[in-house]
Amino acid sequence: MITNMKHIKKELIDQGIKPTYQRLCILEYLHDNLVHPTVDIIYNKLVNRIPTMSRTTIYNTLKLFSKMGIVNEITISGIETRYDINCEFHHHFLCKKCGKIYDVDLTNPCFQMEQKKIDGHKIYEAQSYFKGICKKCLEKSKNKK
Amino acid sequence: MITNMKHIKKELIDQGIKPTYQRLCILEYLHDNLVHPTVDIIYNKLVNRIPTMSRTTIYNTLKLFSKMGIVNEITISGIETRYDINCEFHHHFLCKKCGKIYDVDLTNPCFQMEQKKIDGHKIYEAQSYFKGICKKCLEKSKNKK
DNA sequence: TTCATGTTTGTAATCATTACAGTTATAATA
DNA sequence: TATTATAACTGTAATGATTACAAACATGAA
Repeated sequence: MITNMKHIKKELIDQGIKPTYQRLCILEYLHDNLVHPTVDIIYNKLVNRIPTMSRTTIYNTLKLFSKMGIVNEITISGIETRYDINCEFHHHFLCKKCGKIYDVDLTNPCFQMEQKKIDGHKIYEAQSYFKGICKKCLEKSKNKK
Repeated sequence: MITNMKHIKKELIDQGIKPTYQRLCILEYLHDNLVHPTVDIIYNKLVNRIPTMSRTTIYNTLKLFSKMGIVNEITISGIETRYDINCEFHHHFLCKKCGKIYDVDLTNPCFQMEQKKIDGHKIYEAQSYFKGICKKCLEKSKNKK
C-alpha cells in the first residue's frame, strides 16, 4: 500500500463518486500498479483482500472511472481492455511478438494531442499507439542468428 | 466497382500474396469503402457476390493483410476490430455517443508518428485515437436545451 | 423502524474471434 | 491428361472478454 488511502478517498469525493471500499481498493491498486492491468489481473489481486469481490464490480467501477476521466481505457491489443491511471501524458507501444505494452514518454509533447477540439468534435481523450517489435525481442532474434 | 481489379491483383502479387478471388474481393471492398468496416460489414456485403464466402476467410485474410502492412487494425472502440486501407496518414475520432468513427486529417503531421524507432523498439505501425463527442451529437444536445 | 436509493454480487447471456478439421482449388510434375 | 502436394477456403464448435439482469446488501434520510 504505497498510496495513502486518505488521498484516494479524497480523489473520489472530489469527483463526486461515493467512496465505497471496493472503489477505494480498485483506485489504490491502479495508483500503485502502473502496469496497464486487465480486469482479470485486478480481480485476482483484490479478491485476496475482499473475498466477495466480483468481476462485475470491477467492470462497473472502471467504466465509471473512465467516464469521469480518472482512468484511460487502452484498447491497443484488440483482445482485452487495459487500464491506466490518467497521470502524466504518455503513449503506448505494443510488442507484436511478446504482447507486452510499454509506456513511451514524450520528450516533445505533440500539440495535436493537446487540442480540445478537432474538426468540430469535442475531445475528451487522446491516445497514441505504436506497434512493432520491442527492444528485448529484437535482441533475442539477433542472438538466434 | 470503382477500383480496377487489375490494379488490385497487382497489389497482391507485388506483396507476394496469392491473388485468390476472395482476397481480391476483400481488398477491392476495402479500397472502395473507406468507412472502417468490421468483419461483419464486409461479410454481409461480399456474401452477395460469393455465396460461399466464410467469415473465417475474412478474418484470415485481414490478419494476413495486416501482417503485410496493407491494412491497419483499428481497435479504438474496444468492442470490435475495424479495418482501414493504409493510405495517406490520418488519425481517428470515436464519438462516445453515437459510436461513429471519423477520419481526422493531419494538417501538421506529427514527427513522433513517423519515427521508425522509439526507446529502442522497432515501430511498424502508429495510430492516434481521439475520443469524445462528435460535431453532430454536440449540435443535437444543443437543440434539446 | 421504515423506506428509498445506490452499490455489489453471481449467474447467465452475448458476441467477436479463433481453433480445427474436412473440403476445395491451384500449380507443378510426370 | 492424370496425379499429387500444397495452400486456401469453409462451417462448426469452442473460447473468452464483456454485459445484462435480478437478487442481496449497505447507507442515509425521514
